[in-house]
Amino acid sequence: MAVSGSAARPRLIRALNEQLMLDHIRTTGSLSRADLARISGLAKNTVSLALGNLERAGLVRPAGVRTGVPGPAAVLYEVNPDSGFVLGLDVGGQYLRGAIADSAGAVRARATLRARARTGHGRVAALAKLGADLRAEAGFGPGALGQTVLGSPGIYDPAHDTLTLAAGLPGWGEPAVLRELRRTFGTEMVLENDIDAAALAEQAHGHGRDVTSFAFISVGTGIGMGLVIDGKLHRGAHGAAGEIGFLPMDDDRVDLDDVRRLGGGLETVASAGGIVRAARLAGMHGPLSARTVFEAAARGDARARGVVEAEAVLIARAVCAVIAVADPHLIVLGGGVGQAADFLERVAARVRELAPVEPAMRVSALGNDAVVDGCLAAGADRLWERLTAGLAPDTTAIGGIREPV
Amino acid sequence: MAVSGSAARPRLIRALNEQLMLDHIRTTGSLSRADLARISGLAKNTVSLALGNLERAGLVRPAGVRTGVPGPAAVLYEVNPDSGFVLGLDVGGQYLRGAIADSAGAVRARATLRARARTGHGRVAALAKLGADLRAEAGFGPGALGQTVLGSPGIYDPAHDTLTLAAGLPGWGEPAVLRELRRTFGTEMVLENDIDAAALAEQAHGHGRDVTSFAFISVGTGIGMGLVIDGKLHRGAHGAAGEIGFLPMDDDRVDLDDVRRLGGGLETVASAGGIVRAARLAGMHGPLSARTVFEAAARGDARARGVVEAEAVLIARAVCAVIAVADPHLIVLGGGVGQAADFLERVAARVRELAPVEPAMRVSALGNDAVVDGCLAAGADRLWERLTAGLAPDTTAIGGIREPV
DNA sequence: AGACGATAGTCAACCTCACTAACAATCATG
DNA sequence: CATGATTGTTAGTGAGGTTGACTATCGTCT
Repeated sequence: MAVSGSAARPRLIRALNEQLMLDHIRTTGSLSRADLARISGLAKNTVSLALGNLERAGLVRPAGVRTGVPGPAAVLYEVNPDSGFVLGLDVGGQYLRGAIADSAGAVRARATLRARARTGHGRVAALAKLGADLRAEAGFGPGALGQTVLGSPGIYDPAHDTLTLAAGLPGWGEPAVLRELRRTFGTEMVLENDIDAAALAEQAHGHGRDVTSFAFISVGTGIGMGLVIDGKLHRGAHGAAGEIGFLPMDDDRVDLDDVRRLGGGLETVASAGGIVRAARLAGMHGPLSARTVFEAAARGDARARGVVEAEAVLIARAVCAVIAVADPHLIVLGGGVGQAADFLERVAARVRELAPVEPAMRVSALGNDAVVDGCLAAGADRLWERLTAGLAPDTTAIGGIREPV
Repeated sequence: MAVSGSAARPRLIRALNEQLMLDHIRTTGSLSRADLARISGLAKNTVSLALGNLERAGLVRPAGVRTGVPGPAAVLYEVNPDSGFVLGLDVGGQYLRGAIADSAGAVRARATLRARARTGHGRVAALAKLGADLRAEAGFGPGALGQTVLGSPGIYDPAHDTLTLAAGLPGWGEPAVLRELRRTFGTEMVLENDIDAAALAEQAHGHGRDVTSFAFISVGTGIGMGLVIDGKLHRGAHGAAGEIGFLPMDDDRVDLDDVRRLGGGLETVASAGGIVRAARLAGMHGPLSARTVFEAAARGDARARGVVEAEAVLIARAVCAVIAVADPHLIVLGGGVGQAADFLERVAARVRELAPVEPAMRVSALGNDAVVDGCLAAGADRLWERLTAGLAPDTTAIGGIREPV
């Protein structure tokens, strides 16, 4: 019912078709004019015209010829990788990671540092150095059009431009940090929740490739979720979608004082710290971590097995909550605990008892660079939006914005 | 990255602009050619052409002239209300409700019946009669293009074309019922979960009008939610999104045997039945209902107040779960319990203690016909899609479907 | 080796669509 | 009653895509 866009002019056709050519080339790698004509259904000369524009705009370039078939050699076109770059950064409590990719999607450099800084300012400085090193290594000068995406714990609220709940990174929520980041990486820098970024990586390279909706649930030091709906990451009205660490869960395995002190949310009872606490309550001693508890359970320690089983029940409840609210096609479990051996099966068994429907469940196959890769994926989309914005009178008008005259 | 659509032809421009004219007329009521030219920015003659097509297609019609200003009388155009109709039906345990609207959105007839039938077949027959009566009253013959939307409890899974979990309507989940419904109302009939339909009504006429995302949570005989994200109702992969009656909740206010017998979900403990059970456990006697318990609490009965307070805590937890997963802009409380006096405030107070962010919360202002009105709203969209489908080569191609050659 | 068929890319004529500009017709108002 | 504002139409122009013909090129078959 809502009036969706603004008037369509003949120009729009050209813009759409150029975008279409570009999309085809991006997904396929390299194509000739004739290929594009066949795929798109457009006339050959139309394709030639459009491709000429794209080449003149620096977005595509010739990439050799294809022979071996009858007829003249076909000139292949590919995305011009130098038209821009994407810098993905992951700021965690223990490590800083980063990678840089060109606009064709190829990763040109990658790095991991131990996080030494303990202040917001220090972290920004370390990230700035990491970013600069990566740019230099990848060969992008200071003039290149770039998009930076920073994966970080916490909730970024775009409406108020604030970062909150970044536990584990002291000083990281200061407004000064955001200002400093913008100064360092440009106004086009984007913040992404780290788990959300991992979900985007899962969508780009992992189990989320062939479904339109899925939930990536990470259980480790903290607990969080990235929710992809209709192929789009759902961030929520305040950026808090997926903060399932706050799922209300009163559980009897920690004593009530603890619950009151730490908050009754899922993260308190079910994160790595919660597992250790539960293990101690169950009578386990010595230096414990979530990993050692799981290892003890695997060795047959009865107390540890009880703790692991209880953990599975908690996560199963969280999964059920996600299903009951959003019903995604697929649940992907990630994080140190989520990726532990046999854990998925335990969770899935409980889910089957509780949930109204049974979604597919998988263990994430991504590793330490998931957040960085997700940032690259998100940044690539944004970069291409900016690169193609100049092409035409606002193709997004159809999506519902407006057309600048 | 995905190749979104198919090639754009000049035709598409016309299609988009005709759609734009139509949208403007639908939202505004009636407009002249000159008005449309001003609003849209298109040239006057372009508007004339497009409007001519729309009129020839029977979608708009002249609706008098406007005088009083200098110049010739402007011919106003309005949506042709006879171009189609929408039949909205609500099948509940106690009542059958229905209404019929023309394609301009005007409700032409409305009716409510007590549900007498106790079998699937009987209910279909009653609905068929209700629908036929409404059509006759509204003056739509058997040939008119129509869209029927049936709001029903339960989960409709479009992938398998099955209706499940329709508790309270014995026999309603039979495949034969679906077949019979299709035979009666045509293949274009659509099933919508009743709470989802109420959410759509809230979006069309209620508090959901000016937000892009909100959750309509209904607490009454049952518990359910309709989740609107990005302006679109989110049904989920299996149609189970919003089934928050299945939120895992072990609560100490009902004894464990009950929980085991009835299932531990939110619906068991927090629906009207759960309230009565809790009231009895608290020591209240006599013929009880959720309503009488709430009335007793309002009169100051301590036991009843305890029950109401516990209910508020349960619903607050559900709200927190919704926020933690989806973080909508707004939470709307509906249903007999949800709309009870002062209940929202109690819930909101608890939510503030638990949730990571605080969404706005409102009590639904809609009444008994919410489901029917939601079905009409949903049906109107579908009807217009079908009406305008003939106009042009598939305007939705841009949204990502395809273009039939 | 040479003929043949398939393919790549371009050119010219035509169709659709929107825009500009001019124009006739109409109505309120001073 | 003259003037100005406004509606709606007509003719000409430019952008964009399409069809069909045409040239040039390459592999393959005879």
